[in-house]
Amino acid sequence: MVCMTHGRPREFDIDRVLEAATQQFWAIGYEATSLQDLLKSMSLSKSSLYQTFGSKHELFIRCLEHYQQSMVDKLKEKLENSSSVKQFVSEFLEGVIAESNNRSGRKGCFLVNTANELSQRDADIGRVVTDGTSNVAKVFQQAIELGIKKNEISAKPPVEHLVGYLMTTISGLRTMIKAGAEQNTLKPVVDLIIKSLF
Amino acid sequence: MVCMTHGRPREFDIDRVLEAATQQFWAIGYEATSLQDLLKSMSLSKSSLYQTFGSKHELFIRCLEHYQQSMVDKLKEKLENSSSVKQFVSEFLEGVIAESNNRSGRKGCFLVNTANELSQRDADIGRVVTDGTSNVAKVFQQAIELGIKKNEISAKPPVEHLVGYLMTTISGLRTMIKAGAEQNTLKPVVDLIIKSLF
DNA sequence: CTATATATGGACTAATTAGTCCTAAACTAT
DNA sequence: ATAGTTTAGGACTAATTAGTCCATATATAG
Repeated sequence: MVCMTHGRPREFDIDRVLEAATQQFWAIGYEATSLQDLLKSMSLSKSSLYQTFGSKHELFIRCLEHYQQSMVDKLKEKLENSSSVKQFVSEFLEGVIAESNNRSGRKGCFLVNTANELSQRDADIGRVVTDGTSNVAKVFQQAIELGIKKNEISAKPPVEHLVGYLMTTISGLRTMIKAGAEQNTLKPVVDLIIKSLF
Repeated sequence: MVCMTHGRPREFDIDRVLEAATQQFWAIGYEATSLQDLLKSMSLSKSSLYQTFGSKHELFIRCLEHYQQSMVDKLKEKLENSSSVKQFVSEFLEGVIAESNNRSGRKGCFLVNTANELSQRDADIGRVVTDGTSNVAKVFQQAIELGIKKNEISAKPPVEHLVGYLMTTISGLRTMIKAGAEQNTLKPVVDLIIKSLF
């Protein structure tokens, strides 16, 4: 399928079109995204899309993995560049609820959206979502372990419990945003979450 | 549209078919539910459906309102029959995560699902979701106010903040369930939430 | 009996869906 | 030049979609 020794070279950048497709799926979901939408946003011909990605379904899974990987990378980088774990978590949560100000749509988290739309109906996608969620959780687990080591965290329960709690509240904030909650409702909630952890 | 003075009486019970449609939409969402699915689960002819409800879209909104109303009613009843506010909230949260044991699918909350699927794309539905969420929040507000009056609640922030926090964690739990989280992950989270409130 | 309102079911439309296939051009390495 | 590969675009399929319409039958109230 991909032999670059001979023949006309691929004119598009796989990562670029994958990113475009991700934005599209992320914005309106799997079912609501038509092939036409994809071709347009990826600037690809139908032939190229099918030759490169096989099907809408496979493309979607590629997008999910792409998103998850880049999310984890960004998180790790931010964690490394934070002066404290509290700052890391606070800034992340503030970033999440900042989206409620975004007048051009509230896209939420692609993983969370997909969990809601498809996890229960599509086993393959369900696995990717579960894996992705677990990878994100691992980063927060590292963060919390670091926080405990640095004596930043007052809460005493087992690390895994705190990670579950954090993942839960993040998902919750994202859903509240989609349901129409505003900044002034959510900011106090973020403060409560931070207070219960640190 | 509905004048019962003359004519053949309606043979089906509106509430019954509405409940059936609600179950269908709830189980797999708006887009994924086809008219055929609806006709089958409602045991209605296409003609009757369109004459009674106008369109798939209007029917969906009726279902949302139906669900929301019965949810609020049930909540109020449970609140009245609870010996303590802590018991009320605990039992509700335990009930939410009990769904993760349900082998026949994790349907979540119809309102939360719809917030995720459609709130950002459909203004009419967005309004119903926002209203519904606010009605549910009102019940929890009553509960928390009662808890404060009865000296059950240790947390001191304003009531609205606590309500927002509770709504957020509930939505979060529901999403975690859809993402594949299990009982043993979520039970400690529920305990943390309860502990941070009472 | 008549007017009114409902019931069923099938035919039908117009659009859209994902996906296949084919042709013809364009590009590269040998 | 040739073989190998990708490009674009359009024709096409088969299925499905929401929704309309019509004919026919049935039940009720006055």
